[in-house]
Amino acid sequence: MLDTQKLVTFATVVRTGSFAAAARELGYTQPGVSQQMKALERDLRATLFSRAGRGLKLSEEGEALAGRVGGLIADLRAAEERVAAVSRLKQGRVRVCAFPSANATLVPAAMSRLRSRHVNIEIELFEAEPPESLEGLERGDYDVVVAFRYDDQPPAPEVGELVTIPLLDEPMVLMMSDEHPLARRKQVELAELDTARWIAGCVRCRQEFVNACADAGFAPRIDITTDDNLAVQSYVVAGLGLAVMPRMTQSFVKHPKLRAKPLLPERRRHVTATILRSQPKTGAVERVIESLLHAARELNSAYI
Amino acid sequence: MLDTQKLVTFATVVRTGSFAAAARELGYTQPGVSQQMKALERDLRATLFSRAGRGLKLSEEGEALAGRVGGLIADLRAAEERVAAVSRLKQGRVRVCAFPSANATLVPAAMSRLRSRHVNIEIELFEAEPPESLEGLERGDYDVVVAFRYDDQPPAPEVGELVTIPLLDEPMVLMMSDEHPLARRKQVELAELDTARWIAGCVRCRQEFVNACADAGFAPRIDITTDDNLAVQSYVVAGLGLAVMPRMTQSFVKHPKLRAKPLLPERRRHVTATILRSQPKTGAVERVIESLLHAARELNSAYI
DNA sequence: CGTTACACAAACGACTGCTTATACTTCGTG
DNA sequence: CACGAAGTATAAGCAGTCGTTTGTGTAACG
Repeated sequence: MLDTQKLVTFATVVRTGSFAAAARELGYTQPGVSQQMKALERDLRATLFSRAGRGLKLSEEGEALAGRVGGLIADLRAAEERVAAVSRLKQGRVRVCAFPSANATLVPAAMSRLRSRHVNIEIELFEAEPPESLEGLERGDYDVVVAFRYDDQPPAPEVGELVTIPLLDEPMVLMMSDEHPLARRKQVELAELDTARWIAGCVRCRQEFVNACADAGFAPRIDITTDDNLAVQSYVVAGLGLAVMPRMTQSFVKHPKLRAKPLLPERRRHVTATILRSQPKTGAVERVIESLLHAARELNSAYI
Repeated sequence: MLDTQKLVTFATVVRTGSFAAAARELGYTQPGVSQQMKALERDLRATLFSRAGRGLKLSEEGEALAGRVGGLIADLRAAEERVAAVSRLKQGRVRVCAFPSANATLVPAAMSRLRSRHVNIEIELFEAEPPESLEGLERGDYDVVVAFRYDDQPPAPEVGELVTIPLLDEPMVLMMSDEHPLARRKQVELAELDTARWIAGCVRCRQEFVNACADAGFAPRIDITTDDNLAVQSYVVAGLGLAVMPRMTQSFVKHPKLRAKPLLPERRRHVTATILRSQPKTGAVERVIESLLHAARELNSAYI
């Protein structure tokens, strides 16, 4: 049966293109690699290389194996990583990844609640936005991911390994300076603002905003794009433009001269917690989820 | 890094439930297995089992690994098998799997043509029907699969590894004894036969037939089901019922008292050759496909 | 309370697998 | 064209791995 050591060596040989280079990289000597590859060929009863004096070429069998070996090694590493993750979780160490504004509001609230009742749970915090954060979850980099999706994105992939738990739905709000002509209006339709200038947030938020404007029948003039929420508010207050942001972004920092109005037509951002289906029943993850749900309920009620 | 030998041993321990049983099955002694598992735990820095005197239980880490180890081993074996398949193909040995009636008509014609011009190609023939045959292709059991699908099945999965090459479309025919009241009619609508008694073929053919009747507005009374085409004809000639079969089935054996009429509304069976996308360019497979295409053309023209 | 079945520990031996040393081939270059 | 550089193959030596043997500890069962 194919053994992993030889597979790793083979992959390195394929990548570097020579036994000697692979040996240098792996910390073997050249004859060691040569013998390993010979043994691999003996195991498989196939010639993998055609030795052409200096430099070597993969045979067709070699190509066939080379095409798979990457995936095989990745799967082995992933299995190792899963076991390590379970060990961590059993020790009460949970890796949580959230997007920036959740890391400023929802997650700290949940963590403080968690800390007050489960002293034996240790949290490692990471910051990333979907879909990178969800890829990290599948790769085994995180145990819990706090992500979001907008109305017009597929409701819940729910495909494969991921389990999605809804945390809260927050409305998008229209932000403007208190000196803006529309600052006293109670309701503003997005379509009224087709000639306005805009400040946009992170890449996905910007895309969502462009979609909303398209639905309202215009293409927005976006002058400034930044993923710094404080900066967005500063620009808006300075009168450089309007912004459409999730409501949560003003719960942790709100400029005194900022005015926020409900966006019409209404659009919502759905904040979710996502875990792997194969999550073991260690309790630590469940407690984190429970705390997130509780914090989300409090955030929701504070704003309704 | 996880090495395969220990993984196989681990999988066997998990399956059998004890070190000793795994040792017996693998041809080791019990302490050998015990040491391997200890080494595996050391590699992973995790305890995989909770030793409970006699008999042992998997820890959560053990469960996590157990859930993946099967797939890992299967992937390793599959990679081995791919390399072996390439070796076989380079020696000109092609494994062809077809469904029964193709094995009686299309495949022999193609093989005889192939034999006459490429003496260095050796064919191994297998018989299976889709979807089993296609699963065998993905598993690496075959190199070329001759399969079929009916009109109402998804046109071509074309997903993942499989590449589908159309060979021929054959119409379904209505078979009856020459003494049947409708034997002199030139055309018969399926809907006219809602009270007839029926002989059905293989499982998928039977399903296709039931679907056809459902489209025509009735549920057929099927008295006999057999995947033996000769038997179907015999029952039909004996007056025990009618049958709807692909036309090809009467090209290799046709009872003299059998009458076949075009089925109305027309339904067709699509015969295809399927190979793996990652097929190496050995030529042998290409020649087999080419022969199958040629034989299919001849069969088509002989019947139009 | 002994028997049985199993896991664990230690000692031993064989074999695997890496290293060093050396020879051979090819390619590039002065 | 000859020589050096770079690469692979082979041989020999040596060490560590791995499986067996042998013996001990422990939990379940009659």
